[in-house]
Amino acid sequence: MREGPDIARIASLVGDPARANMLNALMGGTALTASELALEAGVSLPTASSHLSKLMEGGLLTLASQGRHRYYGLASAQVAGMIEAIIGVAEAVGPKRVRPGPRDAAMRVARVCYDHLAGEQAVAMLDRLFDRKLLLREDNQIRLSSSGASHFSALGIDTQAKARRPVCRACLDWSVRRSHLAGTLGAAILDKIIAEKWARREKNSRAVVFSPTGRQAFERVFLS
Amino acid sequence: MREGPDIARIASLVGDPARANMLNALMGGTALTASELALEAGVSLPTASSHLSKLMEGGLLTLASQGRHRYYGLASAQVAGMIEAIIGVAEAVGPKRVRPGPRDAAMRVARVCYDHLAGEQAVAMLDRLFDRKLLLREDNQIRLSSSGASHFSALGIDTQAKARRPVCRACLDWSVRRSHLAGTLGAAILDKIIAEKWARREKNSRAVVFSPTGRQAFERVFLS
DNA sequence: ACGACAGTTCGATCGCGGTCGAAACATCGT
DNA sequence: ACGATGTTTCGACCGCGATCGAACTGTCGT
Repeated sequence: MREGPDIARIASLVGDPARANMLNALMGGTALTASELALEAGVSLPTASSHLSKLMEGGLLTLASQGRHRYYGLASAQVAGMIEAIIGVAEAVGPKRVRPGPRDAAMRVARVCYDHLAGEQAVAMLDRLFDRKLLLREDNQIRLSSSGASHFSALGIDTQAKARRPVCRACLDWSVRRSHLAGTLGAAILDKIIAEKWARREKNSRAVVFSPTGRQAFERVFLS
Repeated sequence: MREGPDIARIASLVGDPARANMLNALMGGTALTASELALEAGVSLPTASSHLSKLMEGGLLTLASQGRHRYYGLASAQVAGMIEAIIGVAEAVGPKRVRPGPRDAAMRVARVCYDHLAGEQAVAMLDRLFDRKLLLREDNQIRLSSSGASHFSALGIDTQAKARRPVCRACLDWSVRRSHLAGTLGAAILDKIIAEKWARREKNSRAVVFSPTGRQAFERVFLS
């Protein structure tokens, strides 16, 4: 009975249905208020508040106070990655996959993962960015090439941002089981997709649905 | 309150201290009996048995009955990956990192991850295998090159095995945050390291410690 | 066939943690 | 300054599930 890092503590935080629903909702990447999360989890406000403080204490969440609103968000991409890993196991193990409903199908095509795009579209995009040498593999890292830097600035995407987060990161896709693009660049691309109205976020879901013309535009810019 | 895959169910299975200890012990890759796991978790036999059936029902474990012994093991590398992801978060979040004890240091250098080698040594090895073009990156997959195939057969490692598992897989290292080699090849290499007595498994730990001569041999064969 | 060992099932106990209503607290609009 | 809205704290309730001892089932030795 060795004592490693307190894995049971972390897992039990995710192990409560109410908290799991909250975390799942936050996987959308947008920070939410306590009331929104209470609704999402299907519990009363006091209950939600209690759960949220536990998640905070556990280090899974960050808090941004804005006036009388308190926005909760996932603490890190690492936490998001852990949750995707758990989702992956639940998917694989669950006997629920009788028929993948339309919503699940949409999720497989394109969805939000924390703050960037995931799903088949995202995986295809990363492949093409490598093919076009806009991104380069190094070790298991991803680096922006000089041509990539100019290419993205031409699209109005700033790649100079000097946040702590890396510009490019690989993130494993639970549906496709291959990597897609995370990091500030991945986040910026998702921002552009939404800003240009090429796609919209499905209500109450992580799914991202492209409009017909939006898909064409996206494919022209990122999949050509 | 959407209903995705039952993530809370999976997480709560890992969320109990006794079960977490069991799973942690099984991360060593060797299947263990119910009594061994009871000892490992610090609970009585009936309690352990109850936990084990829950883990079985949850699909996290496999069972191999051999006479009056029943060997429990992790169900899949995916489950192992999920647990490593949780460990990663617990490590990052835990305020316990006062001083990394010697055991933790050993774990960082080399340890067992399910059935293959992880840690700094394993990450270095994968880098060198790429440099020597014995393995090739494709997409985010890893492929064995023809020279690699002959190289490994010369070492007495069969790379033709046609199991369902891929020969090569990348597995993310929680200590180094880079990938190491999993898959049947990764497992075979670990087998060889142990069989040649280059290193031994630390008692009651996932740590792998190389002997002086063993380390030289390992470096000559895999890190040269 | 018998006893020893490995493991599971049963039954009862008990405490931790999730739950909500009411009240307290904080911050905004006006 | 006041009421309205968003959020946390308090207190009490309640149930699920973790736990273990005892009994039961199954398998191996001899």
